[in-house]
Amino acid sequence: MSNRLDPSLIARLPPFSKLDRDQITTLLEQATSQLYPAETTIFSEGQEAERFFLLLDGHIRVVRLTPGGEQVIALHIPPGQLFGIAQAIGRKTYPAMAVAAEDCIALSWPVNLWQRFCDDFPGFATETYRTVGERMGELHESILAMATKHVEERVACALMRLIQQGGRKDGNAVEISFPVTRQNISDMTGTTLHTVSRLLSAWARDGVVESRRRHIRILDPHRLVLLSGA
DNA sequence: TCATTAAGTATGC
DNA sequence: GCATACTTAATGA
Repeated sequence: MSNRLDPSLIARLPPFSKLDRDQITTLLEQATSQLYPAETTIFSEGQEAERFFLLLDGHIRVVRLTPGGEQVIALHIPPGQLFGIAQAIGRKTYPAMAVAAEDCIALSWPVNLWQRFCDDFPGFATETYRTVGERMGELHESILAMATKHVEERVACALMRLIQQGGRKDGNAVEISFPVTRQNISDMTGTTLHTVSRLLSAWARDGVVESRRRHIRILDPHRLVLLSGA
């Protein structure tokens, strides 16, 4: 695959921002670029971690399955971030499933390059550990919310997490820049799509949100914060 | 305060 | 026109 990728694609991204032109070129030469259509599973939980990924465009859902076969959405990965980085947490298998929430473009490298990236590229290791730390914080937040908050507050929190990582500002309003269904939100919050639907309808009547199919816009972010019980 | 059931409308390939 | 997304009401834990 002699794919010619533009260095400017990744030069500004945190894991690579401290690298010079040559280093970035080397890095891109070893990468595979691929399109993952919406709803594609990129890798599954427990699968041998053969590659690690950098998301260039789109959003990824990180999903875990319960023993009962129900899915729980742990978090979302925004463009510009690494994912599938089992090595960073000392694992040889992926800890969760990664699904393309919309059409996604990602670079990937074989795992045997991971250590070399850490050794050779200044800032790569520290930046990846920073994002790992951030994701842990996010997980802790939702665990706490699950344990202590009522459904309405949890759904409001979930919306806030969505706009935090996939929000596109539009004046006072913020809209979630990738497709989200009520089922998705219920999978984030441990409730049913019916409850999510009722809440969104009620909030729409109050002018807090506005939603089309697979598309949500928050008209009044401040009131959402209040609803989240924060 | 919620899940569940059930029965409906809307939307988009 | 069929599957998928979404809405709403009723019932009961």
